[in-house]
Amino acid sequence: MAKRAGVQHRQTEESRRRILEATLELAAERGYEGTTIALVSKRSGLPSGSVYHHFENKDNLFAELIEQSFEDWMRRAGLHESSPRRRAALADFMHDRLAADDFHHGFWRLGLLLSLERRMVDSAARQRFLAIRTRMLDTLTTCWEDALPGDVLAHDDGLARRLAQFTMATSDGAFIAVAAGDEWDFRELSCMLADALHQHVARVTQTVRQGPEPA
Amino acid sequence: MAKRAGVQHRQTEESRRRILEATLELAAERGYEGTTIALVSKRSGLPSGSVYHHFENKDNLFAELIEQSFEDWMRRAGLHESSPRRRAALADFMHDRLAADDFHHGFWRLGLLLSLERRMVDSAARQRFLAIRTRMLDTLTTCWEDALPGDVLAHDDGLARRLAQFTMATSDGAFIAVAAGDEWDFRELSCMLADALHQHVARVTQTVRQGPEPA
DNA sequence: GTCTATAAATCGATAGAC
DNA sequence: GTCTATCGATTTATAGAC
Repeated sequence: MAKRAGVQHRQTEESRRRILEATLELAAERGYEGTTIALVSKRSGLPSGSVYHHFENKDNLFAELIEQSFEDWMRRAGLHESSPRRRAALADFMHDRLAADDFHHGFWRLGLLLSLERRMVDSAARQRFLAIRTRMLDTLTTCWEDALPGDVLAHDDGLARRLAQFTMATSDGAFIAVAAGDEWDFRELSCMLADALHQHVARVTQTVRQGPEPA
Repeated sequence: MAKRAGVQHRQTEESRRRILEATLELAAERGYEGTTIALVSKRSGLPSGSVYHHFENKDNLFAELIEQSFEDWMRRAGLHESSPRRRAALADFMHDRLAADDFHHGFWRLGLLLSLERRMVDSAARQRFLAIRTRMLDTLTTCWEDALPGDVLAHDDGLARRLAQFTMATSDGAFIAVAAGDEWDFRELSCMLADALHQHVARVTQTVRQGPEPA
């Protein structure tokens, strides 16, 4: 609360940072349940009492971790939600999203774990992650809306969202494949996704403009 | 071991079944860590001592659960790995896989959880699931090999496997989307995947037969 | 095979000296 | 803010009566 002394304030920030860092490492390795306060205390070098001084409880610790990690990731990836019309090629988007180490080792794995566990429905950490996920889906939808021809959009206003859902699903699925130990050629598969969706959009566009093909 | 008495044998089978059933329900709700022996005991109606009589330990209980659930699911879905050339339309495959309730509530959620948690790498349950997953990937690859024209296969012998990886990734991603609470129109999205991959294959086929298009 | 009782370890969280 | 010590609940797993 009181930030009279700059030194104390800096120490607080540093302690918080160390705790969050330790929690992120452990959570990526062991999930929510597997990350105990005792382990966080051990890895961060601070006693468990300090953890509860900086964070209300375990759930709150994870919620703040997800928020912080997301902002860090956005910053490091050079992404800003307000950045105008960032429309990288889809293959590049997928490749970046899948191949980046700091993404793999970061909070997304934890988020997927929280998403899958029904018992966590009331958890603040899970809700925080789902909110972030929704924002990313909206951003992806906007990307697709920019990419689609106007007449196609007008003909089927749900298409952009479905393409966005599809892109995210494939990305999440690829993440799981890596976690499961499958061997993936990211570049090859990113290109395949990009081409498949491109061809699909081309066919839909053709259908809209020429009317349905004669069966 | 001894199966002298049919009654005792039947009682053993029944107890095992009840324990596995209770574990599956709990695991789908609460994941691996969240499913405690005490809860299994409570829901199955048998004391915890019985659980340890029928199963060596918690990990072993989960490993047998995954094996059993997979066989049940295969049976109920009418699938047999030996069934000759089962080549349903891809859209149907995706739709069946995604929309079936007994699949959602079954062991796949647990398997994905086990896949994502690195701490479980040495777990027998996780390894059992990954083995099943590999078999499904092989089956999917065979499906694609049957579906692809011979000359395309000869030109790129990795294509069928990549298409299989892609199909499974999208399926897993869709599973996560449902778990995350996204609203999905399965029929719509299954058709989109089917068409996108169909168009992709068509383009690859054309390229193989005509040589690369003039840039 | 079923069930009670409990061991041994660990969990999240708190109190209070410093 | 840091840290020790610990509470009460819960965990996996076992011992042994029935």
